Amino acid sequence: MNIGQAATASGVSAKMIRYYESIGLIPKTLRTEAGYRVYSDHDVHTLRFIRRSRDLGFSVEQIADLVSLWRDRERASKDVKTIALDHVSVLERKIRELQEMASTLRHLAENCCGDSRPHCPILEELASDEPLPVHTKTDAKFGALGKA
Amino acid sequence: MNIGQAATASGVSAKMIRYYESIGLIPKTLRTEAGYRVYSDHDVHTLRFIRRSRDLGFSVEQIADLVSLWRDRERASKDVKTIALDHVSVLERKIRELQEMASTLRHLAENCCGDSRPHCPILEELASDEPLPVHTKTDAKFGALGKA
DNA sequence: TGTAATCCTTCCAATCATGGGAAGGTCAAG
DNA sequence: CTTGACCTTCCCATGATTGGAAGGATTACA
Repeated sequence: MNIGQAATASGVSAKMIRYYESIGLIPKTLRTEAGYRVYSDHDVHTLRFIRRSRDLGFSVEQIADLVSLWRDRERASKDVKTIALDHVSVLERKIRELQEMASTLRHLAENCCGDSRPHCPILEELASDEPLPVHTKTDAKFGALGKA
Repeated sequence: MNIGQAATASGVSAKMIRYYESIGLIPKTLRTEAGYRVYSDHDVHTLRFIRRSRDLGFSVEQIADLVSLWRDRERASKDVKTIALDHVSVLERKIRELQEMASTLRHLAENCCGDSRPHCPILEELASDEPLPVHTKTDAKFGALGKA
């Protein structure tokens, strides 16, 4: 199987397959005499594992760990779970940040009549010296992303 | 005011101030004879506007639009509101994507006992050929993160 | 006055995962 | 034997930001 077929079968683009090989996430494949990379069904299976991990937002570094745990039949499921739950925490933090932004912006936009007149509370708020009003329901004290 | 003081006063790093100047987001400043950039309070005000916009997740491109609307006393508030609400949509889409990932992962992790034995549903699922089970629709919903 | 510390300048590089494209070699079908 | 679809490597771009090196300017202090 050439790289294009492996790409189609796995859902990982040929570009990314070469990239993953270059950074050592997947081993170097066999080559034909002409230098074409050759892939087996097993390789495609690994690529699909990688793609599914990416779909869940894991970084390439974490995927390297997951792949090595996957290959290790002596692994402790605890190690996998730790990686997964650490990632969930990261996702949840990002979600909270984005929710805070969206919520603040929605409230600013609500107070802007959005017509042809120039008066605009959104701009006023951006130009203000006061801290941005945060409108999350629960926890509002995570400070925006700036570093004070 | 030198760039370092402007950075401290605005919350935008000196590096980023130079970058914003290089891409044209802010105009080129006056320089001392030695070539040092000189900033006024007004410049700092603009930089703070930019930082607050960044804190809300606006891209530099959008910020350029916001700054130019801010400067334009003839603007229509509609134009500002459109930018803001478009951005809210983008934020909401990202939030949903991340929620889906987190939700799926939490469910996978729940079924992993996380001990020293090798059996692990997380890896099994990543290695499976079936579509990843998404848990947003059934039980997790969008509000599941509210408490987390 | 000397000197050391702290600023400032520009330029280059790296991040992270991905795509685009050029230049050139290979393969299969007509 | 040509054409078109594939493959190869290499370089570049993204977005926002940080890091650092090399070198000049300013400031502080003895």
